[in-house]
Amino acid sequence: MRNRMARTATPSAVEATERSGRRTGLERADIVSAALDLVERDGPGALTMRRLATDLDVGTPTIYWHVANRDELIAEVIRLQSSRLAEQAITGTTARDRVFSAARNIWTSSIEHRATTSLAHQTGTTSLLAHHLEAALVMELEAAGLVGPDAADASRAILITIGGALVLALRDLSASPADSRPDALWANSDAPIAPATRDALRAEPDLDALSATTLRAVIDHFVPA
Amino acid sequence: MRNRMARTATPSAVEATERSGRRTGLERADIVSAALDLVERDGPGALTMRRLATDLDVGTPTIYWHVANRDELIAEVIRLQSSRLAEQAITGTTARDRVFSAARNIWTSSIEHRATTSLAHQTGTTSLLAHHLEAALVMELEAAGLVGPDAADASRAILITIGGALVLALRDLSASPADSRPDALWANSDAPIAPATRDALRAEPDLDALSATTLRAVIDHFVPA
DNA sequence: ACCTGAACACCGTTCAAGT
DNA sequence: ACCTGAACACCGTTCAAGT
Repeated sequence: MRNRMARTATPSAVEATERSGRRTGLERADIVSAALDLVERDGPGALTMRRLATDLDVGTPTIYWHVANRDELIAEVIRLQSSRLAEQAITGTTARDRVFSAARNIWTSSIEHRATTSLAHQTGTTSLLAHHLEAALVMELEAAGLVGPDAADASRAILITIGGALVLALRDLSASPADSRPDALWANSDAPIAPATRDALRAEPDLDALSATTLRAVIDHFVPA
Repeated sequence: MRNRMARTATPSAVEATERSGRRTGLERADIVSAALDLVERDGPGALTMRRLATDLDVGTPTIYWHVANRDELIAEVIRLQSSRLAEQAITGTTARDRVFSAARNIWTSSIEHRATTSLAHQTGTTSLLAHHLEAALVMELEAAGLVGPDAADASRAILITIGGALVLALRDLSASPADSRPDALWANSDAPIAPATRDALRAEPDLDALSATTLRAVIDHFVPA
């Protein structure tokens, strides 16, 4: 109800609503955007077909008329979020700085929309989510003089670095038992490690900074100055 | 049945079996190792409480007497696998080579046991799985002259690189719709990218090689020669 | 102390039936 | 063409009841 009213009434939707109240005027795009809202609001675990149907004021099987199954829906959700991330400014004057800037855009937008990023991560669609920003990255790599396999390798190495940092940044420590968390692991480890190192390993890492310096190192290696 | 017979009969287990056939002699360790077998055999998705109970010839609720819940069970499974991975030879003479060797041990064992790695990955327990091998890595970093935050940062940067490559290596492309796969994404992209680069991006990456060279770059940056 | 059947509250998905 | 109630085959988890 709420949603049916809120949606911009296309002519066909109005006509349908007038006709009998049977047609909801629901379209594929409505489902996908409601799903994205749901994920951003309540996390990736909230995206169930039943909850989504409730949000849309519709019976659960209705969704299956517009979308083949949950996997396809998720792909559409990630695709939508990917397109929203498409345009981001790239700064810097040197080739390496501009590549770094393009890479950082992927990192920051992934962190900003962590719920959607986690969803992509869980479903193995990270490359879909990052695709537009990755294309921008590849363009900077070509501008830096890399083509073909060299450009592909560099972009993948950069993606690997970002993705790896995201794995650490997005994991939910509260989900795992207390004695399985890194803190406890290093506290109880009997490995011959210097106390200072052990303390550093127990502390929460500054992943934003660490991801940036690792990124610099990788870019310096793959991109000619 | 099969499992009850195969298990080494501890005195108490024999006693219990003789008593009535009611006691199964099931122990926590049996459950955990059966769970690991199940994952390695049929993949992470196969680890359900019901399937596990069937494998053990036991009612489903029995598992909850030995283990608090599924999350705790998974943590134990990962912990067991982690301990099996504990001892691995490190080769090389220079500090950097030995660090690289320790890092490579994490990569190769993760790939070899990809089902368990995926499970850890899905549940955010990667650091638990890698812990022993990570400790070995840290020891090599200290031998290379790094202590405290420097050692922690280096080990985390290395873990990030490995983890990121694993994300790409372990994702199941067959799960996502055809037009969401990287191949199709780059084929249909309207970004101004050189044909040679586009082709390279469409091709399946050699992640084993790429992970190794990225690892070298990161190690060279963090570990003094 | 250890184990179970039955039940609860969820899933994704299908399908005959409605308009 | 579009939508639904009811059902199927799964989940994780709980709990009273058994030995």
